[in-house]
Amino acid sequence: MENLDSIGAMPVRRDTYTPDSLLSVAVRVFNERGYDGTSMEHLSKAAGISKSSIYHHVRGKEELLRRAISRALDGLFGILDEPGAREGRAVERLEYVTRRTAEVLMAELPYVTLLLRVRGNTDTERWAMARRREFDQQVAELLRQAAADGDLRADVDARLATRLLFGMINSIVEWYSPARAGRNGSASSEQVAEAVVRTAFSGLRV
Amino acid sequence: MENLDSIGAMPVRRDTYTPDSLLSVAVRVFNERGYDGTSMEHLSKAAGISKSSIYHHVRGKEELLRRAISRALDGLFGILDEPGAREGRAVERLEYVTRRTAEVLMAELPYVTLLLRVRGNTDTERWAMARRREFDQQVAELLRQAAADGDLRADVDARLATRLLFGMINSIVEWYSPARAGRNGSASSEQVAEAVVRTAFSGLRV
DNA sequence: GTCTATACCGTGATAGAC
DNA sequence: GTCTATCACGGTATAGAC
Repeated sequence: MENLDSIGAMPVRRDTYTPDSLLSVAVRVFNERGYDGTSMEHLSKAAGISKSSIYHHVRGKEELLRRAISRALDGLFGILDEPGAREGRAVERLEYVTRRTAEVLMAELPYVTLLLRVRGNTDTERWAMARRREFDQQVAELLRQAAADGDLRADVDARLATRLLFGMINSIVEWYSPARAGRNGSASSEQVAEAVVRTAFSGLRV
Repeated sequence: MENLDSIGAMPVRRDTYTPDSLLSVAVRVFNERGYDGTSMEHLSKAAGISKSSIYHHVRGKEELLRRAISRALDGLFGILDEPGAREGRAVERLEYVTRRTAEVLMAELPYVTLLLRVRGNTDTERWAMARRREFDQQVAELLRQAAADGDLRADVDARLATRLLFGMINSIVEWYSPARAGRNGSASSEQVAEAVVRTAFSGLRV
């Protein structure tokens, strides 16, 4: 019952491929079919080159996943080095990181989506999960500080709050589309990030 | 680089198998390895029977997925028939459905997890996504009513708010463990549901 | 840098004995 | 209801010509 005519197979012809340009095609197909559900045949059809040619650019399927995830992680960890994440009151830094994480997620959507879908079956996936956990834990520490400052409600456990916060942010990958963003009443990435911050920190109720 | 010795391969021996008892094993392995990443060989090892024997109980791998997802959907739609979801002010019904959805998700964790991870590559997966969308839209309608009543903040779009709400609820499947729940400082399912309601409706900030 | 051809293995599923 | 044996296919990856 496989649907072989999906948009994922739409060829993107070019004269030559570099590892990077091949990566963008692969990431798109990975996101449409799932990493495990994507074969080298799928990738070759989507890229418009033969299976063998792909091996000229990368060592294999797993390297493409690793490159994609690496890019996502670079974007996320970059946030923690920004002044807004390092200076000021903890609750304000937390709000800044929340907003920026949402923004980076949308800017690097297909890459972060792959990172978030990793299950841990291979070494690459376990490495990705470990790195992502490092990021989460740095934000969790920020949240604990904000709670200790008395700026966050005390009746929700900090660990739980961190998970729910990331749950909300990360869920953006399930529906956000850069193509639709800011058109026909669809929210722009700034509007989405603002909605996330408002909902997470102030709640839906008036 | 596959890790074949994962917990997913731990055999669960029994004298006979029914479609239902086989289902619980399959659902566990699907969640550990991903549906696409699970082979009939994996399932047979985990169940302690041969590959062929599985086909005596079910038509194939996809039927196991369909049965699992069906159970998840039954649980979710059941919520909408409960009095708390049908009587009273819209915002109170929305809060009730939020709490109950979180609770059902945790009670039927492995089944709902499979539903939420579906990507749409097969007929079964597309059916699952369509049914899930129906559920989401009924909740979205509830949220629109609550917003029209003036009980929800007007500066977050209703469609966006629904997505963020579900994002927070559904993210529970990423970390909740029934085995740990209520032990060693880990939150019970009621506590998690309460935290979700508080965070979503009142926000993290004091 | 791309191709065709192919090696080799794991896949879902079936046949048929017990 | 379970098994062993096997099928046809598609999987990742490689060899070697152009």
